[in-house]
Amino acid sequence: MGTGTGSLRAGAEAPARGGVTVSADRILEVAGDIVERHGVDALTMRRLSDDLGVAVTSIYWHVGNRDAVLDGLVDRLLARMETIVAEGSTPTLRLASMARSLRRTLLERQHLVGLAHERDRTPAMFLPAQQAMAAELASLGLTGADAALALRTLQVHVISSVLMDRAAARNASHGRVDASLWPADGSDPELVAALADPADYETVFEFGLEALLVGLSGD
Amino acid sequence: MGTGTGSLRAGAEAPARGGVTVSADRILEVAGDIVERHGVDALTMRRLSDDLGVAVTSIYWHVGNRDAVLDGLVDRLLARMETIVAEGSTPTLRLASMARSLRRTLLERQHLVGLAHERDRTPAMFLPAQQAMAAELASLGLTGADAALALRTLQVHVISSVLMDRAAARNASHGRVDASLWPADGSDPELVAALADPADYETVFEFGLEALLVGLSGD
DNA sequence: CCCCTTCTGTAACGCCGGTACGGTGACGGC
DNA sequence: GCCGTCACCGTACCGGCGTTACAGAAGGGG
Repeated sequence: MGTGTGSLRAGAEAPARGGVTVSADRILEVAGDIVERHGVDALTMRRLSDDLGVAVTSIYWHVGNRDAVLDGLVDRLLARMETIVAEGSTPTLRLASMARSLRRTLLERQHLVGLAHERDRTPAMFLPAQQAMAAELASLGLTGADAALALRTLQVHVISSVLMDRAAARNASHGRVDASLWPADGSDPELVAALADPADYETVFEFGLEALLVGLSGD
Repeated sequence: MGTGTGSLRAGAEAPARGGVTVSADRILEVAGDIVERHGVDALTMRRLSDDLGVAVTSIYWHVGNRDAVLDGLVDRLLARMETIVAEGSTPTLRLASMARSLRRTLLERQHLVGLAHERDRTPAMFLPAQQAMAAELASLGLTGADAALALRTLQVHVISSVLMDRAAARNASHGRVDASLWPADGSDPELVAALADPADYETVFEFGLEALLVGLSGD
């Protein structure tokens, strides 16, 4: 229940007799499309069954309830998180490249990442990256509790960047700050102007990442 | 629509005739209670009207639809975000204390903060803090676009910490990492043990905050 | 007196997640 | 050839949701 890989109906390679038939894989595929294109709320069992061309009950048979569908989607996402590449000649550079690669991977599936976050699967999502990063931290002399803290800080930095980016993408006016709410006098006009522009969370991400990595290596 | 302060029915100080009467304020008060105690999903119009001892339609009359109720809740939260205290003898210390104060304030109303984030009101939520922080950044020599970047980085750091804490509070096993998923050999046992403990996001927050502030002042 | 504004309650609509139940076809045993 | 079983699908329904049409009830103004 909840946490684990739900017990989908074991494949049994659909006999494909007369009528239309679906499989758990096909259901999750279409469900993933809906979620990634229109958001989680758009995923209703009726719409899913319509898109699949079958009755609702078929979904319940193959996958289970809506929760199981979402669980399956998150599991699919996690399975695709295994590929983390590390480039660079120093541990710090490799850490940076892993964090960037992680961020990019997550950004491509924003809705699903949000879903995974809501369902508290974030730790599982980061496990492969954690293992790769731990090796780099070790060669920086960081082990044990210190390394764990550094890992979690990097992890929070990456996911927060993705979550903010997601919020920004959802609403164009997100990053903007209404300049008229600042006192006209005594405040830095260039600063206000910069804040009035939409936030570029990639730059924010890089800025914070560098500060963190300097703190890790230089300290 | 969406962004603005919804047009509630202008007060008109309920004539309080025979039967029970509600006001927009009272509705939002009870709605806030439900949200903060049982989460956003628990806020249904029927439950809200039951708790108020009134029919559903009264809510629609006074406040509008459910979206307007949520908007009103976020607006109330924002109105209470004005009080940011800055303590410390140096700009860096004052920035740290403001970030901490912000975090604590937000943590007290986690559900509402999550709500505000989902509705892209995060920037508005941070506006007062931004203005106070901008002054400290200026005395560190940071102005214009540089200051804006620093502000946004600090902002992301605070809100992400709150969001992670919220996720952790929702699920006790959140921060934990299943030790059995790590290779038994070749990995740092102390690190794995540390990751198996629930994450302490306050420590993570402080760790990242210090790195960011060092980057701002030392650079 | 009547009407108008301000509020409240009853009853419904359509959509949702979920389920009981009754098919329908393929297949294996006899 | 027949029957039972299994895998899968569709119909019809339940309770709950957000929302609305509509019909009052109370008070104030003319």
